[in-house]
Amino acid sequence: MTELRKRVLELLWASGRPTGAYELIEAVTRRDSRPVGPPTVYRALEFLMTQGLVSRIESLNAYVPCVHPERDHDCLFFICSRCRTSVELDDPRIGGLLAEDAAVLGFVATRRTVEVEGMCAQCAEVGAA
Amino acid sequence: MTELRKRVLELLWASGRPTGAYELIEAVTRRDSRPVGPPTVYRALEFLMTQGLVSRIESLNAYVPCVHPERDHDCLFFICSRCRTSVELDDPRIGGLLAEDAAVLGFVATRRTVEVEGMCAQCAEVGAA
DNA sequence: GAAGCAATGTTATAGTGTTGCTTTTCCTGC
DNA sequence: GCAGGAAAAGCAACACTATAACATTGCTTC
Repeated sequence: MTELRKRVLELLWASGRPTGAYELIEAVTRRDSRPVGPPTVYRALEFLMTQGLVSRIESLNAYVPCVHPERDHDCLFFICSRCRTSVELDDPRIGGLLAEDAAVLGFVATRRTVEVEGMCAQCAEVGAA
Repeated sequence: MTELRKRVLELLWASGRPTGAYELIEAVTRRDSRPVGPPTVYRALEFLMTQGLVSRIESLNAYVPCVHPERDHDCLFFICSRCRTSVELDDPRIGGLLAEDAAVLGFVATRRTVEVEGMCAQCAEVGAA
């Protein structure tokens, strides 16, 4: 874990919501008071993802820190399209069903993406988007 | 359903695998022997998606025709990273679990993305990627 | 201190998607 | 037939996302 990687992870945690790569590039640039290029941040993100510290939300082209890095979690995300937050959930049953379906197809799974878009409880209370 | 939209859908079916928007732009351009811009194809895709005739595969930035347009299906995809094909499956149990989890969170879901990457049966037989 | 290696820096470019506005098409009612 | 209007498509420019290719740094090992 290098300085740069730590910084990217910290900024992700500080953001509190799924954050785009270019937003991170700006944030790192500001914080370090020197320009960082896209490959620098993308490489840090890639590393953090291989370590299970960060997940990519495909439907947003954005990145979030993982809540339970220790566990081999299922990366199940609920994404609020109003307040732009996301909640990570760990429901092993989903993985089980997907494994079952994969087995029927003879499919060898290596990665799962499960994302649900909608409105979180708070936003749903306040009113429609 | 206009000519253009029909053409895009036909090309998607003809492709036989998840197809990128710019690939479709080229294909339409070739077939019609005149240049078509990105917005044209993106709008057609958007229409086809609202009609349930096409789904977007987020992890590939690609589009596929839906197998069961009539049903309000769950858009569960198994994507082979070797031969680049994808299989659409309809497993209502997944949607059920996701609805259950959403309910616990008070989350109002509007859209689901469930994608599994790996190797299809044929490719797994042949050997590692 | 030179070789080797992992990480990062730098520049340029590829790939994906959208905005804003104009033009065309097609339908509808007169 | 033909004005009016709405939906669709054309078009140019641009914004956002990601990677390729190559140079540099800094540390380790011999």
